[in-house]
Amino acid sequence: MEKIKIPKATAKRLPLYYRYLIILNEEGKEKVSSTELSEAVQVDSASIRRDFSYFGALGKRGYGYDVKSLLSFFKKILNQDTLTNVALVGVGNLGRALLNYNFKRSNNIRISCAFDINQDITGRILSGVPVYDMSELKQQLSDQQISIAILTVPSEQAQATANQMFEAGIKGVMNFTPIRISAPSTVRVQNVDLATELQTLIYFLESDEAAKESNEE
Amino acid sequence: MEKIKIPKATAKRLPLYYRYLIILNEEGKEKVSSTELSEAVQVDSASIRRDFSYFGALGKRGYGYDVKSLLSFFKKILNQDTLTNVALVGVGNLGRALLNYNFKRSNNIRISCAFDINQDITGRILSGVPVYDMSELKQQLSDQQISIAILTVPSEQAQATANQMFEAGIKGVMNFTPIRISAPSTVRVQNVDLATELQTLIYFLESDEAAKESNEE
DNA sequence: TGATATATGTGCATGATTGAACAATCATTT
DNA sequence: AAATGATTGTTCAATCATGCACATATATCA
Repeated sequence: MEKIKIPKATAKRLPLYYRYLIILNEEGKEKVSSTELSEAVQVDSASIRRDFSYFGALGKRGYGYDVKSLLSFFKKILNQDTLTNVALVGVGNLGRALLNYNFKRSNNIRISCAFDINQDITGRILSGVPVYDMSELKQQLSDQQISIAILTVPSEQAQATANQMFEAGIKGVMNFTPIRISAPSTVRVQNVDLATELQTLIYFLESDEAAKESNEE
Repeated sequence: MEKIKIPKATAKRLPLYYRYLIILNEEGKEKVSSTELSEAVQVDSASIRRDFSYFGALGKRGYGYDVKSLLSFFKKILNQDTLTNVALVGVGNLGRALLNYNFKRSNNIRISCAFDINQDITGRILSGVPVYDMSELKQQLSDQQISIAILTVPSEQAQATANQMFEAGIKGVMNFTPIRISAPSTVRVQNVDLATELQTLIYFLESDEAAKESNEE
């Protein structure tokens, strides 16, 4: 349906725009300018206009963008009109936290099943989500037509578990383990590496500090 | 001390390299080539070599890189020789999970104090970390000389809480709320937006799918 | 010792991303 | 109806990041 080629950087910002549009709409705002949006999402206003323009002329010159129509447009683009079910693989500390995380409110995403090998929790329902044994992965994913999974197992089991997931037909993985898992080319992996991000932050702070000191000299 | 200008993209990869070097070292490997590393961290080997070269000639032609010396070099660069204490602000589901997350093992980072407004948990010790009331923020951060914090409060309180943190002298924030908080220019904010990342993954999958279908026509 | 294989460090060309600037266009006011 | 003001959509130049390709240097083996 969509034949438009969207730059990667733009695609990453779309959900961000979408969320702010929801907020604006709830506040009852009818129009919004790229400058206003720019302040809220902290993206240059020209970039916002260009991002939008990939989808056509969505705004009106001298006026701005109509919140409601922009919202409903992005709702379609981002497949927010239908609920997306995802699976959670690995119900440890982080997994449990994600079970309680409300992806649904502004994103229409729902964790509809979870998997683990711990007999103490399999067969139970945690935070409203049934937890199955890993042996049921293939069957459940197929039954529920789920192709996206969140991976939150210990690093040592990351690759082996991922392989099972690919076997079971998973096409997209949000990988919370620090391991860069290798995957078939048909599968997309998004890495969320908490320790690395924190360490990068620290590194930048140190170099900020160093730069400041050398300026003072 | 460091006068080297490192590209942002490189800086983001450093912790990744560092972690794999630790693993290699534990496995007892003595040397490693950029090609080998490339497979593990999934970064082009030429990029790895260039990343390393910003710090000088760390390798030997025809041989590769000495794991131990590379490791100790990066340990210094990344300030891994001293423990970095950080604070956690907001002890909800995600906050609790992070309290249990082991940043220390491969990153020498430790959450040494947490803050919340919930009287049921303030004054207690959770997962080995003392939880203080928000009113003690300034005092504790100053006493413990902490300048980095993880923000995991509900979105509605994100900006107000962040302001308190800046007031208390925080210089780096890892922001888990979906709100783009505004901060003084002296403060660095790293956003980790879980819902957005998941949604971006879904978006890419959809467009992959669309591309495949149009190829089949 | 000489030949061969290996792997670094880097020049270069290409592609992606960004922000400034501005003409084009629309809304609003007089 | 004309003038004014606002804001888009887009061109352009500059910056950043990537991966190829290869000269250069080192190790290894005959």
